Amino acid sequence: MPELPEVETVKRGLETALQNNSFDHIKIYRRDLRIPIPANLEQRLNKQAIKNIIRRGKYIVVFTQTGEGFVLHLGMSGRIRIYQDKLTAEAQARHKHDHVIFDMQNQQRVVFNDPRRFGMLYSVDEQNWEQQKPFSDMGIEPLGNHFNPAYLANALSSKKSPIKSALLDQSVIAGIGNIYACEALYYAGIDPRRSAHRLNENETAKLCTAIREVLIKAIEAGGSSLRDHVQTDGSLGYFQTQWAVYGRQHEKCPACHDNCRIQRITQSGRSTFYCPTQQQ
DNA sequence: CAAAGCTCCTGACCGC
DNA sequence: TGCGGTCAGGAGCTTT
Repeated sequence: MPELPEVETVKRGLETALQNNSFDHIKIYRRDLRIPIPANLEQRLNKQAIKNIIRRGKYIVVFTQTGEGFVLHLGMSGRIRIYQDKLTAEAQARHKHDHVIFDMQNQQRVVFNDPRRFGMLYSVDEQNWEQQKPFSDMGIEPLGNHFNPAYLANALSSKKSPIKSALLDQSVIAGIGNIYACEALYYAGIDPRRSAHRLNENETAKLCTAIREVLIKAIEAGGSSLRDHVQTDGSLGYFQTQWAVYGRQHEKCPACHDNCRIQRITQSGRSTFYCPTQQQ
């Protein structure tokens, strides 16, 4: 489940692989992802030199020197594998659900694999890209300089939905998904069922800090699974072993006493895990 | 306008 | 062992 930390990990891997590099040949095996891959994507990118790679929320955006670009979203099950030499047997092996292969001028190979096909790959122009959807509707970057308690309080002031659901809203904060919403609320000590606009100043400040800290820790753990090439088995790095509440129904939370158990409830059709004792 | 519900998809898992 | 049922969730669309 790629959320901001996983996408950031993939982005860093791509950056290492693609910097000072050009597309040599792009092969698309399957175009019917969540949005069809545009018919001329290969044509637009072919032989183009990479300029830069950006992460915005859960999206990765790649621009070439001529201002062509594409957006990559990993959806639920998207993975990127990178090989240093496309000629090795390992790199040549086709995996089930490999939809796109980018061969680079320096012999590297980048593979996009997505079993559930919830992912997206489509063209974007560099000019005004942030003013186009979905970026135009997107909230602030939680690890950016402008994310602070005042921003968060303002963004939540019009949200009467449960705070857990509000955190999943990409127009409030970009990049948080189900796992890190649960984790952040746990560390902030806030009950996920609370109405978002009812949080007080102190709680908003704690939540702001908790969001930053949990995302930073997860990126560090995700980064630890990187090797010389994006070991992007795409997984969550090692951070899943550090989840405090997510996926831990009936267990004790890290701060719990004997009679205390992590609960699982459903909010907006998604599982929420929380500790009734620690989160009020 | 906000919020809730539905849908897409396949693999993992469970019980029999 | 195989088979059917259930669950997982990001985001865009539809409905309320």
